[in-house]
Amino acid sequence: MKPTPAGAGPGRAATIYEVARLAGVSHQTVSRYMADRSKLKAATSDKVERAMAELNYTPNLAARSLRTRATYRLLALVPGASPFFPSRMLTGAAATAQDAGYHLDVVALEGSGPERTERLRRILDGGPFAGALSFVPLAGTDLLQAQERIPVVVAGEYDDQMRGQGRMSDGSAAQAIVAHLAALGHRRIAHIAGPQAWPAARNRLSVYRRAVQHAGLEDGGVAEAEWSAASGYAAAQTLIADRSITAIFAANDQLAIGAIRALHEEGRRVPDDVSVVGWDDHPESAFLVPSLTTVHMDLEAQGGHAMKQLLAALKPGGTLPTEAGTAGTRLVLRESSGPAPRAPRETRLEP
Amino acid sequence: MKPTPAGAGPGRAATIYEVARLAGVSHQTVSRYMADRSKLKAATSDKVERAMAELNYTPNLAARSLRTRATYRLLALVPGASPFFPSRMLTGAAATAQDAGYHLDVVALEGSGPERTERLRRILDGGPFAGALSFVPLAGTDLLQAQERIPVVVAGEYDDQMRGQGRMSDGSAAQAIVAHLAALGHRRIAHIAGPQAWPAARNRLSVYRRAVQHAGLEDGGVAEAEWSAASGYAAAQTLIADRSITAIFAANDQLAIGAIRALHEEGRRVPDDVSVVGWDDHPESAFLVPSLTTVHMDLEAQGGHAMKQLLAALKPGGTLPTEAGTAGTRLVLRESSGPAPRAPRETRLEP
DNA sequence: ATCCATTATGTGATCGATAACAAGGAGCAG
DNA sequence: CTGCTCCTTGTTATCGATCACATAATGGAT
Repeated sequence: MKPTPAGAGPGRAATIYEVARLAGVSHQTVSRYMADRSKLKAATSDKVERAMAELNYTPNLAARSLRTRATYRLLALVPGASPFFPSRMLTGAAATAQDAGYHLDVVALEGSGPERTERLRRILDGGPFAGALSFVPLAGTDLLQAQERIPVVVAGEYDDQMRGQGRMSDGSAAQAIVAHLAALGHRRIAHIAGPQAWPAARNRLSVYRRAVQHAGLEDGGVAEAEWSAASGYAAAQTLIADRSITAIFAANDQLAIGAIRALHEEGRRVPDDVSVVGWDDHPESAFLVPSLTTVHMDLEAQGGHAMKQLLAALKPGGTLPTEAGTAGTRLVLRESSGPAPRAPRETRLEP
Repeated sequence: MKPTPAGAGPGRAATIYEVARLAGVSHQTVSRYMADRSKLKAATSDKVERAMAELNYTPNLAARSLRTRATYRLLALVPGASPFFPSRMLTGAAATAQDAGYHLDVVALEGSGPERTERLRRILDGGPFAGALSFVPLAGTDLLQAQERIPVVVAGEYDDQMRGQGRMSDGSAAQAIVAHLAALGHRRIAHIAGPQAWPAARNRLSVYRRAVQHAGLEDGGVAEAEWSAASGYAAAQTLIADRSITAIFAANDQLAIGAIRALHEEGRRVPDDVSVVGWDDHPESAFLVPSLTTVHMDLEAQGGHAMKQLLAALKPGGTLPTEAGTAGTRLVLRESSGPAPRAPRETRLEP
């Protein structure tokens, strides 16, 4: 209704001085109102509140940041190379950051070793960030270099430490997968692991190994791969040379897709000859032919959780939240897993 | 005098005053050096340059922004609901923004109508953004409200205006798809369109219509869907009730996956009975069974291009780049498309 | 050599917030 | 009623950059 609300210019945002004048107090009182309104008398607080509302005041972050040396910008490092980085994780993290009054700046970190370190250094120099959340595994030197400046949380690292503990962790789902395959009569299974630089990949591999042993199955081999379907395809080609393997556990859905393709080209049917299970439950996975048995993840929540860890680390008394962030994972049974073919060689149980 | 050696402290960044003192000039000269070094004498410029290098100076953006009222933050609006928003587009845009000295803040815009408008308003009020790049279609009111404050570019809108013009645009690839199907003997084809709020979806639909007519084919129907596989599945169920349709052109790969699933469940083979083509060429699409005929897109480049448009609009004389940003699209032929079954009804050419 | 139009550099004020310190008032014991 | 806290509010300085204006240096033309 009014282009110029009583004191504020047309486009120009109101300042604390204008709010102060309208409220009949000093600018510092307005500043205090924002910092901790409980320290003001109720009457004063009300006056300020009304004035702010009338002028539609919003603080100038540049000015505040200049004075306090605090910055409200966080850095999100996402993989540049991996095209299917789950953007939901990012949006979950961004939403959490925004709710806490921070801005999240996205940077794709790609390339390898030294050039990546250099890029990281340039970014960190470029502007002061309050902290960084990395969805990319950071090598030791990168991480140290970054951390000596600001708090850095690498998504998944924390869960990594909690590896396989209880139902909150990735681990229990991996265990459920192996148990599922064992129940279907599979005796010899293989694993296509993700890049071991990634915590999630290490976690899944380690739980796979333990679960196989625990269930008394034979480990038909582990092939390390990138996260891509192409890489899963190549890894599977190697693994399935061993015809006694009747099930493959892939560390994510893309790898599983690649594995199914490799099996298809060898003329082996899924799941009749070989079962394949994935991980992540991409929205398409239910519609593939065959549809994919996989582990459902709430990626958005995981992104939000990682951000909460970072926010906690930013506070002076910074302690990390104690619960792991992978709650909500669950095994989803679909067509790509089925009974082991014929009579599985039950006699070959001794090592 | 201060605990910081030689002007620059360990944590504390150097200021123009420190640079000025070291260079033996005034702070304003240092400021001018950054603004336009050509206006300084070569000797002065050198001194400043050396001092900056020695102190490892980086400007304090908060201070600059406070004085100039300019802000170096851009807003990226990404869909919150659509989990498979191509994050490469985002990283492409982010990289371009960073090269230009801007920071890109990611916000997921989800929900519908009024609540979304409210959220957008809150974000825009939250802090001054220099501009916004939206990967989400914005409704008229949202857009107007946003644009009265800052320049807004909606990715794809521009290409939308250039619809189907020349080989740079989405259009030619859609035309190539239809021509490809016609060459395989298909006479009656259908289209699963994306949400018509999205420029890319409108574009593909409109070119589909034109190309079908131009190739003298019959339009077997258009079903509008969301971008998801689930939605493609539902849409295809409707379309394939018409058994005379021998090919489906889906507006993206997820839709195509859903369509293939629907056909599979009806006992119809791909491509023997029905051909299916997608769009986007996700990295997995080559490994599906059957692998997907699709249109390859350089999403990263498209994201970068959209950002360039925004950056151009930010400059005072702001004009948009003249070329469309979809160069690099190309048809990729794979297993999901093949010859029309048996003798296509060649006699039914008249309407 | 002198003067003037440029060009190059320096000085002080300013952006909008918080920090540091000072000062006015209320409440209460003596 | 005095004097002393404690609580609330006001005044002035400051963060690090640019802007506006003043001044010094430069280069021709006279």
